[in-house]
Amino acid sequence: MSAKKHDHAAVLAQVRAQMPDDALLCDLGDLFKIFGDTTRIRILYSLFESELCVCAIAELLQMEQSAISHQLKILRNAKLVDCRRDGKTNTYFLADEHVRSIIGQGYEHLTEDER
Amino acid sequence: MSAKKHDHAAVLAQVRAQMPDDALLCDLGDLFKIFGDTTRIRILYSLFESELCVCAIAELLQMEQSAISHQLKILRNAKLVDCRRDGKTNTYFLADEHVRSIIGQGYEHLTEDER
DNA sequence: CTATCATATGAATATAAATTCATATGAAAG
DNA sequence: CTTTCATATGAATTTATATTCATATGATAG
Repeated sequence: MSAKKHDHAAVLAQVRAQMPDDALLCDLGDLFKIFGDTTRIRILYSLFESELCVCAIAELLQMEQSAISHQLKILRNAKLVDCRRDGKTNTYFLADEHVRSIIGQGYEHLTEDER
Repeated sequence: MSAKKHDHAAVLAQVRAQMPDDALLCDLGDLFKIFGDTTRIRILYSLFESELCVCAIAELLQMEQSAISHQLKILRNAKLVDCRRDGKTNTYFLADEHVRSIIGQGYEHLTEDER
């Protein structure tokens, strides 16, 4: 006389209790989505070494300036990079040390599993 | 008599020297792409607390079993989760402690910036 | 002011990725 | 073996996202 199908009420209650609310989970997804693109990863990695202007990044990545600008905007909105006007050029730099640690953790996951 | 436009040869050489190769950057992007989806983030968070079978996850997230299975496959391919047969059910669990740390870093970035 | 360099941005297009639907597989029970 | 529960999967559809193209803005030099 137990449950008809498969019952998980007990575990689910426990799991629900510690789940962050949907808004936060959504924000987390949105944040990682930003790291989930090769172009943006390459931009961020470039800025690990030095601050750079837009055309330098475009030259480095061999991509159109427009494409880079679009991606930089996304990175700026997420507060992962910031920029400063230097005359005609716009110099971009990392805005948050978490960028390094997040990418670092991803790097570890990849390299440790390549055994 | 300097360069015609804007010259960044020096910095770019330095930046190029420490850039990982494209394959790794691509893999990094692919890895973070997996975290960049609310459904997958919610699945991973659920598994923080307890291992769960597919139908439990579907019930928890109020989504179709099929959608969950598709996402679990992606998580499995990335070696972020693993599973074990328990009779008719399939029990999923976290396969890698990096999952916690990667999500944790993202969480910190979000909450510290909400000042 | 006008021309030029550096960057940003809107619209259009191309591409990818999530969800659904229908159905297949697989295990256990009767 | 047949039915049922649990899960997986392929195809189709929808939705999101990256890049390109054309153009606008903004600053400096002449």
